[in-house]
Amino acid sequence: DVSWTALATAFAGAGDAATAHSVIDRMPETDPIAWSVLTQGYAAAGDVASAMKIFTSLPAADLPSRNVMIAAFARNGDLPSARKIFDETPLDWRSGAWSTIFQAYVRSGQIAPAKELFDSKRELHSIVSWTAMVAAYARWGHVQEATTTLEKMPEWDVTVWTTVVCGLAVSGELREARRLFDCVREPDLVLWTSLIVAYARNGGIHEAAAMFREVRWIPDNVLWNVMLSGYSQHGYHHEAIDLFR
RNA sequence: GCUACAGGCAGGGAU
Repeated sequence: DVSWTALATAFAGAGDAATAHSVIDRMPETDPIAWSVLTQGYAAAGDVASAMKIFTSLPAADLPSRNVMIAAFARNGDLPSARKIFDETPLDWRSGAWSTIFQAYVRSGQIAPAKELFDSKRELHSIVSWTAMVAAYARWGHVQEATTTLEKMPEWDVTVWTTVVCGLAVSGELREARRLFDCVREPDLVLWTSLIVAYARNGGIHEAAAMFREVRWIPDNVLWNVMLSGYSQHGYHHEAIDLFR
């Protein structure tokens, strides 16, 4: 019944999976969606074990609950369990779970399975999955793959460039970060800030400062924070204080 | 935007 399910959803959404569970136990008829919601409730509350218990008891798990379980395991770092659910979903449903598991591989730096998944589903590629693939390469220091993949992308937006610049900043590839930044005609503040971070983290505090000066009239929290912490982490305490003069 | 459309998922900057 819809209103019972709605009630259970409300409890689950409020993080109270136990109460949601008791609501469902009192429902006059069992509703597959209600159980699915409960799975999600436990997963959202971080109780992956309880979620999995209910999930496995479902006669036929639907796509949203599969997605939730995959996401929950992924957050847990339990990629094998996530992958198992993915592999058990019928082929024609997999597109829904595809991006979830793909992102999980990307986030945890498992390049090989990410690439395998990426290559296996060309028809599912969007700017989002392209971005994630490039970001993964950049982030883990595979500069060559990052740039060739970037070149293959059918379209670009500021987010791609920002992601890849950030990834390169983490892996210490300052030169390449700069080169790619220079390819962008109209960098926005987020991208601009990312390159400042790249410099600040990789021994280029003066370049970072120069870039900051050009935009210091913009009252942006992150921008200022980046410069401030960049200075203080390298012992430039006077410069940090002078920012506010 | 994606989805099997009550419920789910979804790429960008410091902590």
